[in-house]
Amino acid sequence: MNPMNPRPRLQHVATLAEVSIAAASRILRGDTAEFSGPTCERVVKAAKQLGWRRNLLVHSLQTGRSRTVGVVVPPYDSFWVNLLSGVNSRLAAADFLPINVWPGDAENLPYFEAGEQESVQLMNRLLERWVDGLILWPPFAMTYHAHSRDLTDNTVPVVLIDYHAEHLGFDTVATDEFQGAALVAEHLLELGHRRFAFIGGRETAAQTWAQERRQGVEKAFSRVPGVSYKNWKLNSRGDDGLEVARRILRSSLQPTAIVAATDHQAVLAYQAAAELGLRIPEDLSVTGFADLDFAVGMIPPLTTVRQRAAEIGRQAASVILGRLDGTISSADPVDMRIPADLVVRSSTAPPRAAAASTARRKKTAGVPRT
Amino acid sequence: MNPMNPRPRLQHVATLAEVSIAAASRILRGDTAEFSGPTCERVVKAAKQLGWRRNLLVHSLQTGRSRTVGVVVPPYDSFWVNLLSGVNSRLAAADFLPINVWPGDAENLPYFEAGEQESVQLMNRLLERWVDGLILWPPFAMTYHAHSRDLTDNTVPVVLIDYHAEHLGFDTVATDEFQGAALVAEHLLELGHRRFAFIGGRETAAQTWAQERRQGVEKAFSRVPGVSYKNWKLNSRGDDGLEVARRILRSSLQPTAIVAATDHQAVLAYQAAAELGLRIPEDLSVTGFADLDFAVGMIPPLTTVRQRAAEIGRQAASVILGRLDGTISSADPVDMRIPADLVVRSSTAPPRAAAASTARRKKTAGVPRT
DNA sequence: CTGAAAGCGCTTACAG
DNA sequence: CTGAAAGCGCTTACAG
Repeated sequence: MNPMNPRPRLQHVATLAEVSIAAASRILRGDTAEFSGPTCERVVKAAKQLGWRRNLLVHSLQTGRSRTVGVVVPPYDSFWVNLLSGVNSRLAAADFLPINVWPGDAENLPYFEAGEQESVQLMNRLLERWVDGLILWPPFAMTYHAHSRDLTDNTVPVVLIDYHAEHLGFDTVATDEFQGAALVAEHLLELGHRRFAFIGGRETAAQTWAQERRQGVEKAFSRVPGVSYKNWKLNSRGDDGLEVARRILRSSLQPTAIVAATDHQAVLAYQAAAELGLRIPEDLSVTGFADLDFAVGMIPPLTTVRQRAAEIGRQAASVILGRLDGTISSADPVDMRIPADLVVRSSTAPPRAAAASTARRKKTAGVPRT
Repeated sequence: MNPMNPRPRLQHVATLAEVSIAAASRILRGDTAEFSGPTCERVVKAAKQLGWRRNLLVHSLQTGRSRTVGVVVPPYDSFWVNLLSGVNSRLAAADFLPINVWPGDAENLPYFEAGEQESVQLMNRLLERWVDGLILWPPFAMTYHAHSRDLTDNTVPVVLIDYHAEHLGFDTVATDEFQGAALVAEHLLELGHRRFAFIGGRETAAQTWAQERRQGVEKAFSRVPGVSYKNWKLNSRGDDGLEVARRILRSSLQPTAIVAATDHQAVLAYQAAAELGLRIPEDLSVTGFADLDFAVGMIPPLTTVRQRAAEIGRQAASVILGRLDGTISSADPVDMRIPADLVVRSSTAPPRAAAASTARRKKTAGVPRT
């Protein structure tokens, strides 16, 4: 491999086509009307021959826009990956490019508590590149928020994903967690379940989604008489999920259904159930939340709530773009909620006791009353 | 939210501090020695007060380097995500930033056959930003390669991930597939297995890893007498994996172990086994390849080969950096192979018949011959 | 100790 | 129809 060849300059093109730089510039940008046909041809041909392409850095310097958006969002699981996909495709359609980075080292994903130093450095690096907007993962935004005026000085539009906090004053796009949680709750109630365990996240300050899912479930349950319900949380490191799942199954509540705050925790419920010899869904129903890539491959395939990840990403990008071109100009932060969809697979079924009674009821209902 | 505030200019800082732009520039870059203490203080204070920060776009224009690397790699699963993590952290350490984009729409990950149009557009967008290097996913590189001289003109260093093809002339970093494959093969042989099925990918032109893993396994098997082995491939769309897994288990070969080319296919083997009432590992051993995030959560946890994803990413970034600073200057393309590690979990055990005989053998060996 | 001047690569009013 | 000139935001030899 030779030493790198230099990229061709407009100067070279102009010289080769025997015109001024200015002429070459205008012709290559499409202002061909003012020039003679042969001149245009010569320039276009020269550019092609040299492999010249426009230099967007120059354009950025001239317009003050880099056409670039900083996306500080770790691709933690398939929800986030699909979300990033949505961000990217919407940005690309507007001829913007994402710069996707995240704090934390390579071996240590997820990295919930970003070091302050590292966060500040990351953000500086982005801002030095004159990103035109910022899409942020809440824990990162919160860490950084305390350490710099950059986010509050309003030089750059900021959108937070999956987080609701009015006090920060940022635009927000998130799943409608309440609605999604109601979906699973009602599905299980309809199947006849009445004794539930909710296995939640840690509900840290940045995890408003965990609270909201729990509250959504609780609200649905509270409407139905005779429901027993208990909420279990993980420890502060979030690493005792399997132990918690075991405790749930051994508890005096004897839940017939476990509602997991995420698919990740549903996996733990499956494991604990397997250890105790409980079959899913015959002995225990389990639901997830997110519909991560592995959910459909679980045995049995997991009933869960699908978040519209790509749509959330697209909307987040749209909000940035809207702030940039003035389409969105409200003084109040945007608070966008995207609905979620129930995906019924094979991890839910009527509870043992109810199965018989449901069948009985159905039979009765099916018998003509005459 | 107010209309966006403009970013402060060096001009503003200089005016506020009552010095020339040139002086402000030098002081803020650290050339403080030449200036009086009070002058420096005034400038630094003014910059801080206005929230000024350097404009890297200018730096790029002046040096011809954007300190940016185009990373055209979809975060398809956790292997790729970890790889991207490695790329990012290595780039960040050198004060570079990744621009990670991929062809295909948001709803359609993975996107194996990128449309030509889209690929060319993506690459143009990157090159217009003057990326200093390119890390490419093989299918994308191959699609694009046919349509543009940009990759062969050698204006920008290119590294391919997980792909081996001398004819393209690009630097390559990949898992040592042969070595990794040998690891699982030998593990299963040691357990006493002799009848194997390999469920592979589609082995398209871009999937050299699928071929290499199969060859690695075959080589290990061929050394041991009495081994039966058969290779199954998926259809061209790669969507009949479950059906293939069923066929394997019903086949006359009656394999005691299934070697999957990736963890994804191991999941299908689990499903097929569950359908047929075969227990893992009692009735059937299964191995994966990659150690994706869900492997440890499978029931039972999957024995697999862990690819050093982050390390591959780091090395890929290092090769780009090396080409840029001249540390790497060989005319021949770099071909780096990163070893993989066997992770023994619970999906592998001695085959039923062999279990007894292995035990017997061991006992015999343990009895002193005297 | 500090400023005026040229320049990175290109675009765009402004002259001719 | 086409070119010379100023300018985007900053840096860096070069003068003083």
